[in-house]
Amino acid sequence: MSPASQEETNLLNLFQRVSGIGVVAAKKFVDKGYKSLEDLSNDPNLTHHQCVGLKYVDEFEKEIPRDEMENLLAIVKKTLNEIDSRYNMEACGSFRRGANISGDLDIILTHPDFTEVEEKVVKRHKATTPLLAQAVQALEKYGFLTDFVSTGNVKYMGVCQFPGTDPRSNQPYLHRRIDLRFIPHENYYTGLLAWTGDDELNRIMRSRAKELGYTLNEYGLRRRIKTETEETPGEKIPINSEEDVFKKLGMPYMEPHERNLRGVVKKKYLMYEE
DNA sequence: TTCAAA
DNA sequence: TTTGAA
Ligand SMILES: Nc1nc2c(ncn2[C@@H]2O[C@H](COP(=O)(O)OP(=O)(O)OP(=O)(O)O)[C@@H](O)[C@H]2O)c(=O)[nH]1
Ligand SMILES: [Mn+2]
Ligand SMILES: [Mn+2]
Repeated sequence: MSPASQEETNLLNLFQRVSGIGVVAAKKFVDKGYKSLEDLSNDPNLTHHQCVGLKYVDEFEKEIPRDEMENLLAIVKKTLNEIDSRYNMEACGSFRRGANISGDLDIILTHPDFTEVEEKVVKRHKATTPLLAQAVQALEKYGFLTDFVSTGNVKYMGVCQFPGTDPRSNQPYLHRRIDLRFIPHENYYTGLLAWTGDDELNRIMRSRAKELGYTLNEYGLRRRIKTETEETPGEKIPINSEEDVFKKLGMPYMEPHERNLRGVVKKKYLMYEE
């Protein structure tokens, strides 16, 4: 590879470390002649997401120890319970799969007043669910949420920080990425499954569902009606636990900590693939 | 519409 | 594949 293009790919990689900068933006910045993150910081046209990403590039690359994840989660639970005890929340992602370290904190939120029809209404009106807005507001007031990346009807992406000094470093706790996802309570278990992952298991379960004439996603498991010409989503299969989904797919239940399939040789699960 | 993230 | 910013 020529020295010039080597330098270029180095810069591309450097810029893409910033959350909010993907392949297209990175190229654009290289074309502008930027050579460093400092050049980047002087660009007046960065998006808000990119500004936040740049501000915390180093911190976001650090893994979050499990005990800190637990501390962060406890704050969210306590804060939301104080404003409305009917909020239910569960940390998903790698944390729920038992990881000792995580890249970010993924939380799914439900509330008895937030139903499937609610979600549709909210999307139609392009309004933010008051229930999500309220939750975010409470967390911001507390000072727990320090920056936002995006906030919408049902999804919030932002930055949080545990208060006080981290005994590990004798420094303030680092800023951490946090995702809040509001899902209709009818879809709680399929949502939980989808957001716990891992990606590999999701793929396996979805293709398995397909074979069996179902369609599986975060919104539920449904029968698919197959006419000669087209396939349309049919009735929803009642799901009252994660086990139910495995059962319907004829798979043995897997505890969250057993769902780390990414990169694993899947001898054990091979029979359920293909 | 395009881009980025998950 | 879906959500949100711009
Ligand atoms: N539908 C869909 N869901 C995704 C996709 N990528 C990630 N997710 C979901 O988001 C969940 C959390 O994603 P991440 O936070 O990126 O990954 P993680 O497994 O928690 O790992 P770390 O956060 O890096 O520790 C995953 O379990 C997925 O179910 C995608 O491309 N499509
Ligand atoms: Mn995660
Ligand atoms: Mn995440």
